[in-house]
Amino acid sequence: MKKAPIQERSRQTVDALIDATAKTVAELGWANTTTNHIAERAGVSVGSLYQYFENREELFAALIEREIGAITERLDEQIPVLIKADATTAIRAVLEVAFAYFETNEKLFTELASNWQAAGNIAFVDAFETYMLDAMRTFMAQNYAAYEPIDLNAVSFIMSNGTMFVLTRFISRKPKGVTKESLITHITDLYSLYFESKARK
Amino acid sequence: MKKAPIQERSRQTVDALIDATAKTVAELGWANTTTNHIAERAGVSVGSLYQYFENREELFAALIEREIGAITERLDEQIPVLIKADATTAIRAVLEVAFAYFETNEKLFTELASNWQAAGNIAFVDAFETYMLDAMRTFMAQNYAAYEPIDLNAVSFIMSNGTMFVLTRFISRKPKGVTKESLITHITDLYSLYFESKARK
Amino acid sequence: MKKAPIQERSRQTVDALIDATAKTVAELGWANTTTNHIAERAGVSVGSLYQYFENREELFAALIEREIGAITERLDEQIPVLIKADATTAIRAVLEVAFAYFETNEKLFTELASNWQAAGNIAFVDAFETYMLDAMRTFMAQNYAAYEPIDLNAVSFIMSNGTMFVLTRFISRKPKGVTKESLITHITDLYSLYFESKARK
Amino acid sequence: MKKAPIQERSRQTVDALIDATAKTVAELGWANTTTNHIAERAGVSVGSLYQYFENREELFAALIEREIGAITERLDEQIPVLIKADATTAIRAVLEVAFAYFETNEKLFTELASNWQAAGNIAFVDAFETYMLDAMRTFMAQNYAAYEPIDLNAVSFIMSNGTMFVLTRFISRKPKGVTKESLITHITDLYSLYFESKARK
DNA sequence: CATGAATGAGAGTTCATTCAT
DNA sequence: TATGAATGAACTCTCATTCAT
Repeated sequence: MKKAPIQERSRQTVDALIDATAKTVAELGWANTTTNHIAERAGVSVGSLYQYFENREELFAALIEREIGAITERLDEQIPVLIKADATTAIRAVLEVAFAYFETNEKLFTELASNWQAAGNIAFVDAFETYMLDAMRTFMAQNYAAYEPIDLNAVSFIMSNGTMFVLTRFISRKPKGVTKESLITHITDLYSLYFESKARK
Repeated sequence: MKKAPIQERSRQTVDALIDATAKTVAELGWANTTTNHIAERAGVSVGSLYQYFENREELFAALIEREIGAITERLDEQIPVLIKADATTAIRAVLEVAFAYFETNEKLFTELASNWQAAGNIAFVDAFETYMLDAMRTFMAQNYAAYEPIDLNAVSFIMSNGTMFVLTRFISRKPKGVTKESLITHITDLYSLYFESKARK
Repeated sequence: MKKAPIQERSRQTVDALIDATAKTVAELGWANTTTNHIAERAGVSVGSLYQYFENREELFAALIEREIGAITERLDEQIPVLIKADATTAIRAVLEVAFAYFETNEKLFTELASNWQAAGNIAFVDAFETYMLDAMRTFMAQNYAAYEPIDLNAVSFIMSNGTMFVLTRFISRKPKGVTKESLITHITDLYSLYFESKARK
Repeated sequence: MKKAPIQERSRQTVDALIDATAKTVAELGWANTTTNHIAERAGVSVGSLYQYFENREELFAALIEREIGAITERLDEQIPVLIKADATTAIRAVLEVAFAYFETNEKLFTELASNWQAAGNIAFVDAFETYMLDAMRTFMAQNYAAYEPIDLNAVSFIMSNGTMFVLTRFISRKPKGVTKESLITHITDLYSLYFESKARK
């Protein structure tokens, strides 16, 4: 961020801008979201926008940062439960949290996922991938006294990216013949069968 | 497309335009690809471009159509082999075909994947999903005399979308700690374990 | 220039744009001259402006090029006369040509002179300095069979730049107590005394 | 200036602002110098800047005032010497003082000269021209008991403006084939020959 | 059919200036 | 008096699209 907000008033402006960005992106898509649009919606002038964000892209990064923070928080809440659960329960729980969060703002997350590549150079995307990797590692250690040595880096990359895009794509496309319930069930099934088979006897 | 090219010369112009689009998209990304640029690169005037394409989006659709056609063709070539193979072999073969194709033009496919959602209303994307579903159905019928009744719609949706984004994301991000080989191996492992477990004894 | 005008229509547009630039610069000064302003005055769209000029600066360069071309042409007309004249006559003639030209558009030339430094990286400014140097060299060779070896590079630099700024400054400031006639007389006097004294006996 | 700084603290603020202006102008040019930038560099808020300066232009005027004051001071130091010297010595001395001063901050003076016209309505520029006129008048009176009645107004105007722009242009353009030493020598030569020839025997 | 000059709304961004705190 | 957040008009430049030639 260009300038760290010093006064309380600034903090509010920054929040209003990110809020406005989220709403406008959900409505029109990132490509059609203009800085004037955002500023107007936030109830501030464009000038203020540029006081806190170097450019349009930085707003997008800030929005992603906020959303990753929010979803990470929700996942964190589940940890005490998940740590003691079996794979099926744990995976389903994570999927449900993710699904529920995505459903709070389908349009927005569809857009975020679409621009995920573009946002690839944003540190927080990496942070999220690291977060998922750690979670998986912890889970494996807790639940399988011994397991076949698989490449957790790869598995985590496959599962977190794969799931994320499947979910957003499901939400945005609403494909005929596939229900939310069956989606969750089959992803859970797919992943838990994998983990179970890797557990050494 | 606005007007089906009947004459030979038209066919060439249209091809040149799609080629130019592919090259420019690979270089600059779809968002930075302008119609003037494409026309210039194709060696025709903008006016001509609009003779064959209603608007900018249609060019993108045509490009996706071409690429889906190409990858489908490559997959079709493998069918005689895959149909007789076990799950592991078949899945790995498909992954390798996909990977190889993506690698022919990393930049382009990264861009296409990024704009997959935007292209969602294009018939050919649906066509591809249907193609994958059919392939999977055929494979199951051929290989497992009996299998637990799973929802193939959902499984196909999960696997084709999940894989596709994992691959493009891998190619565009080149994440540390994950190699191409390990990616293929683990995806194959994940999916084939699933199919095997579903096969009734 | 960005794109060489191919059709006749383009040529007219480019001319209209440079004309409009000259008028606007004379009225408002270069700093206050906007591209939209120029385009409007030229009776074309801003888009057209940017079809022929990479950016705002290039328009300024084109204007300077045109004016240097024009004044050079006028000076060229005088050459047959000047070559045979004595120093006093020759210098006064050049000054009068320059003065007359500057007076055709006082405001414009004042502005051009003001931005002479900024325009310093424009090839045509150098070209003009070279032109003056050549003229002076030719004159010396023609008129003084022998003269003390002075550094014509330096003398030319001093006289052309000095004169130019004195003239434009006179025109723009109209200082009390100094008339145009006395200015011409004294510059002529200053320079011709110098040359005469350098002629070897 | 909006408000004459009475207290010591104010004086310091004003000085800091002018200093900051000088540095920023030297670095970026007057056109790219923003009030926010200046204030930040001066270590005060923009609000404070506007407490002491009505607007952006006034800052520029204040800077010119300061520099003219400084160079005038340096010239004043030379007067006892110059008054007794011959034309050649006196002129060379003045040129060397001017050159030396310009060289203390080439970028800044190049910028000041560029905006000299723009600053034309500033009283101090006139003051400087008057100063030069007086100096010349005094010198003539002291050195030439009798001299041809030339128009000192015009001559002074020609020499001070001409010299000033030649020097700044030399410093900013560093033209090939012209050295500082030859520049000083030839200007001295040009002017002193003139004065000598005007002295009545 | 092809051309390419022309369009112009609208994008991102800047910055002198104000004023509530 | 000092601060610095807020303003918003205005700027440069872009590009999908049209249409006279």
